[in-house]
Amino acid sequence: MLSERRLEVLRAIVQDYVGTEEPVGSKALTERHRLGVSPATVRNDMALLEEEGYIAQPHTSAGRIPTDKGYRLFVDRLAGVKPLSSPERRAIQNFLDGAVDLDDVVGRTVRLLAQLTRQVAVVQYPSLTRSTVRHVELLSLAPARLMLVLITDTGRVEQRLIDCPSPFGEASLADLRARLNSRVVGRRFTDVPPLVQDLPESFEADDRGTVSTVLSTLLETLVEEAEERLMIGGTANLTRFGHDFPLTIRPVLEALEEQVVLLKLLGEANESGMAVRIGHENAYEGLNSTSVVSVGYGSGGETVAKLGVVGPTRMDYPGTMGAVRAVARYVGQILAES
Amino acid sequence: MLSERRLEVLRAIVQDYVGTEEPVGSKALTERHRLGVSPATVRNDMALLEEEGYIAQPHTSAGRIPTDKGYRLFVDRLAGVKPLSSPERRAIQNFLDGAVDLDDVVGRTVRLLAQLTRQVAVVQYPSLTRSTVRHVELLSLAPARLMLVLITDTGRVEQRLIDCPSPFGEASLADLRARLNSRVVGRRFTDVPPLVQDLPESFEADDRGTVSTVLSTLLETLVEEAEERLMIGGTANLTRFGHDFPLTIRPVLEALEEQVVLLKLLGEANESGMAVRIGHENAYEGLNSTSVVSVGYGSGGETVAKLGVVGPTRMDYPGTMGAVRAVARYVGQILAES
DNA sequence: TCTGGCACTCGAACGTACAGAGTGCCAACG
DNA sequence: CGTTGGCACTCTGTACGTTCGAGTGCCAGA
Repeated sequence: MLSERRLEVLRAIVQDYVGTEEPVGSKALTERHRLGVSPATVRNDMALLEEEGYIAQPHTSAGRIPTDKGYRLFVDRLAGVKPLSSPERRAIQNFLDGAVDLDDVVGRTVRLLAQLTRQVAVVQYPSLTRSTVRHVELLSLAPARLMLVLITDTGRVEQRLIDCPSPFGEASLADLRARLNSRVVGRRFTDVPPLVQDLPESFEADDRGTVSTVLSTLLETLVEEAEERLMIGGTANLTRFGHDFPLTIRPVLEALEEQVVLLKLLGEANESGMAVRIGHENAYEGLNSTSVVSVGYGSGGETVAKLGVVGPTRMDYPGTMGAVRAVARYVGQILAES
Repeated sequence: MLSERRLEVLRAIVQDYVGTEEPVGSKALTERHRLGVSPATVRNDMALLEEEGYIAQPHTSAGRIPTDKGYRLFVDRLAGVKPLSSPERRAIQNFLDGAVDLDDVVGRTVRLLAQLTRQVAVVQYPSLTRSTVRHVELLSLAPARLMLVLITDTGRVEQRLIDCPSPFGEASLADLRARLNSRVVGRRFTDVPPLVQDLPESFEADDRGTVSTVLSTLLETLVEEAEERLMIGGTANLTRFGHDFPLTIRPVLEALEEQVVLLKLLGEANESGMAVRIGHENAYEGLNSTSVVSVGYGSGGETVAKLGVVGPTRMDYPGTMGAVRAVARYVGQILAES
């Protein structure tokens, strides 16, 4: 068990290291923080903290830097989430309010987040699996060619081309369109499949093939779109990473291009709260020297997608968490309004 | 005027420098290339080339490196476009053939280009201004709320919400939808405005406000979408840039996030051929130590958008140009087929 | 016009020395 | 027992001087 003061020492180390990016020694610590004890005492505490694995020395006779475990303790017990100032909040709201469509909302969010945290921002487009259907449209492009357009309540539009097994008349088309909409509009994507299962039966034999094709395309679209889209921004902030540059930055850039990796990272954000993955806690090894702060966002209590930032383990956790949470809230509001 | 041999020396310098990334001296040159003359002669030639501004020395008594002007001459007169090998061509075609929709085509293209050139790839989505309308759909979401969906022949879908000044009946809606489509389907975007100008007049007074709103939204969409979307990839290749890292890479990453800047860069690609902008020829100063190779692509002789790569001025121009041209061709083919 | 020779320059690499920051340990103190 | 001041030790980073080598410019001769 660590005494109160030892925790205080760890907190001071983390704060100083985050600020200076340099290993911090006992003397500097006592000067910068009012710990009320002498450097020698701090040295003893540091030796203990090191023994427990919370801090480490890059080399003998250098200062200490926090380990992943140290950051973890810091985040869990020593640091709160730093709320943004109210001018900041207003700025966020104003900036997001200017968005004209979904792409714009996501684009603005990613820029905002990158700017606030001075790190790399990642924003997932609102997920279709959680959304509901606003409208399904069927268009006839050619005698045996249809286009299926799916419109969601989050403002997303997906379209698919369909080659029909047999020509499909305008009347049947209108019929199918009407029936489809009456059954699925307002429904959640996950609820759709059983609702349309029996539709082909109510059509004439000639048309059943086409109806089935349309339905399977629709269901496919719902599933496929679980494979989400992402937007990232602020990669230029990577250049602030440190001195040991190319080695650190390269795998990060690679990871950022692997949407699958990013989605997994974001995916680890807990339903309710914020998730902070520190260094080696990230499964993807290219990101072993970075931390990921992510959180879900959505409108009206529903989490429709996630967003977060990727930065060095040596980051300002309270500030970053505050910014991420605030942005997530405001984006949720914007989505709810539109 | 530069003699044949001097040009040959310049070519050798460029090739060696691109290969080794190190200033190249007279002795090394004669060893690596069969110039048929001694190092002393080459030195004289180099002195002259330097006087003319084609090469420079980083410091006295170091080898020479090409200047932007030197690269320019190299590209214009000394180097051809290196065609890809036929296995490469097959690989490209196979890879692009697997694409399922427009997003996928662009995504694959950007990855392909980044991989082939080992540089940063930028691909513009097919432009709407050049495309034609495949279908316009109008949906009623609420009594006084419509959704406009625009579908293009390149497979893009755009949607806009419309708040009507007055309620709009289903009959009027169907009427407007039919008239709109009969007038604009198959037309180029730029041709649309005059074709729909007189539409409000043929509706009843009550509906004219709404019809006008719909039309202006439609025209707005066409124009707004001239503000194009981009996809970029291969940013990890920036880490191969050089030793003077952070200074070079930072402004490039920043530029890459400024879509406007990128669009301008691509925009400089000539209608017909390929454009190569070397170093300071780029208007944006963050890219002063990079070169941009760009070319238009499209289906059936029409240029619908552009693509290209951004890399260090010290790049393999013939190879890069070959890859860019080849990819552009195949993307054009794919678009023509779909 | 080309070539070989020669003196010169300058950066990169290496070794040494030194200062500074930080540590661990220990004895002493409240 | 926890805390403190003192002290010897161990590193890294920096500065400095030397050497080495690649490359140059110039010149005289073929």
